[in-house]
Amino acid sequence: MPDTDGRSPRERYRVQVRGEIKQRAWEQIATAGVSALSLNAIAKQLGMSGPALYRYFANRDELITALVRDAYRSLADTVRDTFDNGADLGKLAHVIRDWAHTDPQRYFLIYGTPVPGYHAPDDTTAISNEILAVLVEACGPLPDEPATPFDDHLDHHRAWAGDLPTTQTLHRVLSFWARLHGVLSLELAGHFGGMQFDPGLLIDEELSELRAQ
Amino acid sequence: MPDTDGRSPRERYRVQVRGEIKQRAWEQIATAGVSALSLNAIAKQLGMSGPALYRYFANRDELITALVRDAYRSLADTVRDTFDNGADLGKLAHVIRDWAHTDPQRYFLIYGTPVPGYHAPDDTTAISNEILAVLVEACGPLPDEPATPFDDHLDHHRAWAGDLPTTQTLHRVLSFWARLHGVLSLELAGHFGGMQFDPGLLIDEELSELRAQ
DNA sequence: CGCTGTAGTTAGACCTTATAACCACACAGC
DNA sequence: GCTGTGTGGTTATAAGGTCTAACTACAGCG
Repeated sequence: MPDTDGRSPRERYRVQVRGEIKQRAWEQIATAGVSALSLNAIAKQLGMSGPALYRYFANRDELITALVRDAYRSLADTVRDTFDNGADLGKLAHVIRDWAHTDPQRYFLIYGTPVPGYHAPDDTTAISNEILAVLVEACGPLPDEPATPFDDHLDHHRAWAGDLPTTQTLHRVLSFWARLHGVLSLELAGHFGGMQFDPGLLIDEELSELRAQ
Repeated sequence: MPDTDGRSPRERYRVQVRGEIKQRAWEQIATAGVSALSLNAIAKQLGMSGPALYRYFANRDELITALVRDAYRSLADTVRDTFDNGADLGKLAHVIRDWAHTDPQRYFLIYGTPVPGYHAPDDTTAISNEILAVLVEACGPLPDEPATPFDDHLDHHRAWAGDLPTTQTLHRVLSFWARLHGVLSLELAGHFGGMQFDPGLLIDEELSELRAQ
């Protein structure tokens, strides 16, 4: 996955090993969650002894940050590609849901419980904005005038969004994001356990009410 | 908070110390998250040496489970009391939001990233159902006929809900829960960081669209 | 071909959870 | 009121975690 065409052989090897480390890390996270991620165990799985791994990642946090970055990148690429193939918001929601289902802990690494005091590096928030930008595009054009009380409020607090999307568009993107995340995270966390309905259909309905607004 | 009127003095002392342990645990969780919770540190804060704490909680998981139970209990009582004082769904949403804001990590202990393989004990899921039951009451009466595609689906998968609430009511509770959790968890996790709007107003609008449905 | 820096090693400090073995005293029952 | 038991506390210890330090050996560059 990472570009393995580094200039020097050393560089290439380095990228290769970093990739293998992240691979094992993902396996651990998928089966036991990020809190159970053990650098020691990863090193031994790769046939090297504990501290050798610190040549590749300065510490546990740096490894996790790299994983967060890759997760964001993967989701952003998935969303971008899907939209470029002509998908609308409804299709995007299901692609995001499928992406989350392939590795729920990867989804929660991005959208789950935050670590107090941890500040995400700028490049990951930039990728997050990429995703939002695609959603804005996918919303298509909406009228320019605020139409609801929250539209009015948002119209006065939209410096973060630039001038291009209309306030109604921003509102719709926020609702889309929140409703999808609401159902999806409850579903993945098992809070619908025992209830036999299909969360995918609930998402459809939540979003259809969005579009019919 | 816990009933300190145990029969024997030993019993009372035990409840007292367990309470102090949980108190310190909450402080640690609030400032550093549940993954940083250290039984050793708690014991030393209470002036006793490490393993003494295992007289009160068999292991780390049991302490965390007790905290989860208390969190559920606190939220359920809050919701119940608020509703009994005449609140509607909109008011309930803001009370839940306020409850979450007083200790975001307590909210995430319930609704945040799940630990793979961890199965919540029955009594906590029972408390969770208490909360849903209040929400069903707060929804008030709704027509008996399914009105949307998801209503139809839900109508065939509602064995978990018993006979009393109508399918439309269940649908509305699920939407309320998902929309509130969607905005609230994104807000608490800092995903609206940089955006200057008031998430409380977004919740209002999400729920007003719900009621106008 | 030789120098340099990188990747690996082991040793160890310091933390964690958790168990085992032991001590002392508070309480319950007589 | 005395005594036996169990509870709450201790220290020691195992096993495992992160991470640093010191050292070795070799790959690749000039």
